[in-house]
Amino acid sequence: MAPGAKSISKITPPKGTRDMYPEEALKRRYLEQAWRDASVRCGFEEIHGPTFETTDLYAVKSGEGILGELFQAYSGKAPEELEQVRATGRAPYAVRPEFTPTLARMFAAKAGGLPRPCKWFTGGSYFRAERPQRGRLREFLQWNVDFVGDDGTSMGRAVADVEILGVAISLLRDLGLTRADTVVAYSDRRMAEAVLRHIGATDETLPAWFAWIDSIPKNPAAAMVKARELGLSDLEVRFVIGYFFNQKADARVLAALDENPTGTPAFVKFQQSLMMVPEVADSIAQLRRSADVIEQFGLGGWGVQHNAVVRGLAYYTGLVFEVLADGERAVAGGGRYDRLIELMGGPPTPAVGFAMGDVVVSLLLEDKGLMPQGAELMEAVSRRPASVRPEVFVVGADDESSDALVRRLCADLRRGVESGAYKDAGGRKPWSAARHDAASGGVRPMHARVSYKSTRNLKKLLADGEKQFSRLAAIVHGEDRVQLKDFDARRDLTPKDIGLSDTHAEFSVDPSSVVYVGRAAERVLG
RNA sequence: GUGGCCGUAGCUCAGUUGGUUAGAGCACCUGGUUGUGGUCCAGGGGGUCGCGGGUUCAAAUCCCGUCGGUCACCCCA
Repeated sequence: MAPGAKSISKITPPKGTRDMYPEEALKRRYLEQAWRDASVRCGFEEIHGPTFETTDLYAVKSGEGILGELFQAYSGKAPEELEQVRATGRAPYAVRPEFTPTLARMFAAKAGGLPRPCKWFTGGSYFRAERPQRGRLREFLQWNVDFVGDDGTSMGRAVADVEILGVAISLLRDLGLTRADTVVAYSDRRMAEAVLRHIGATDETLPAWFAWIDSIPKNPAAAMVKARELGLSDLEVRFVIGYFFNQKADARVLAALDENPTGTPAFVKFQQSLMMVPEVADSIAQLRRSADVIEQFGLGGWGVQHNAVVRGLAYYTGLVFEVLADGERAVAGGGRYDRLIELMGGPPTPAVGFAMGDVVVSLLLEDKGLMPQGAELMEAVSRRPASVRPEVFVVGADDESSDALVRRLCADLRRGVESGAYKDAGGRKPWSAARHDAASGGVRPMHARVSYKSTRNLKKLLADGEKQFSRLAAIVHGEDRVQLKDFDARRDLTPKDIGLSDTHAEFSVDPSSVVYVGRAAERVLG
């Protein structure tokens, strides 16, 4: 050892980092594979950006808040860099604290040549120079999923929103989490904004009010004090709390008030007056539409509207949601950010997305006994990954009445069918190979896509599927009238061809049917 | 940046009115036994009690400082 050199055994890892020995590395792979599989099956494509960016990229959007928690860097190759650090306190580069600015930059750079929508996901390490605590470290993994460039119609937005919610829910389900473990709480920023404006919030005070609402559940008593500082009157506090925290789960928040405001005549009147506000009525209609689409995707019961979810960030413009679990920080969070890409210098592009860190979800899995160990862990990470090539492209044959059916089938294909054997066993070992075992009625989850084109022209829809290199197409005419087409072989398949049934002429969208499209596709694709 | 709790063997931890060579379980090593594999028996290695200073005849134990960890606040991308 060189004189004066420090023994490496004395050098501790930097605060908030983790060493991953083989067991931890495998657990990391388990989670990363779950992320990738869920995204891929839902038709998202993997991208990657650099792990450090110019500091300016983060300064544009984030402002003061984030800059204080950036790990900054300079190359050491140019003396003026050091000069800059000394003069401005800001290095030319920063290690990424989040992905969204990179996403916006990447999208803007090639916006003209990119298809719409772009459904992208990415996973990797992120860094924030904050004080570590439960569920929060300085280096962590994060999964980002974004739906960029929906068509901007009410229905297009709702579908994009629900696809994003749907990936998050797929992942929870894949990991074996249930509605008893987590809830996907969603709301609409525009509704919240309209309500607060109705009470008297302005452009200047709005962000502070959102931050205030965001802080209430953590410490209701302190929030009451803070309300005074914000200059809110007693009545305003009651209205806000009554409106945003009217769900059962918020008993603790309501308890911080001397009486529950929701039943009072003043509050009822306030609620009625809200319905007269066009923005409120609009956003409620949009939420209702989303709820319908959630049902079409078969996700009913997972999503719960929860007005108090507003998220602290300034840039959200519509749907906002969080995956919540008892006793933990938010497992994931996200929302719609229709102005952000434009703000970062790109073309005006609506977008919605979310992020999930590995720290909280890992704690949750460990607590619930849902993290495999030993041989099971090894087997779990050795399983076949989701097919990157789209397996089934689902299109509607006729008018829009089939749209709901198309979405339902697509969602069902992505979900797969759990086997009888798995369910009989109690279903708490989601990594088990028997989960979708065909021998006892299971169907494996598949990579299924739909077209986002507005055309009803079947020829164009099928061309879209072929352009995306889908292996099969499912053409939905009705519940029990589905055609299956093999793009590679350029021919139609029948239940008889693939040995599913001699008596049926067409396939079915019903997962319990012997001629279920998923069963057929699995037969063809293996 | 602020505050609470913690820091004794590789791991999980005992060990306070301060008092002789600092302990247990697990793990590890050696030998034996069981007609070679998660059995049993015997033995063994291993600790600057986070680090530095102070009080004391005497400090793992009390005081101050410091470093590290953890939890909460702040903040949430």
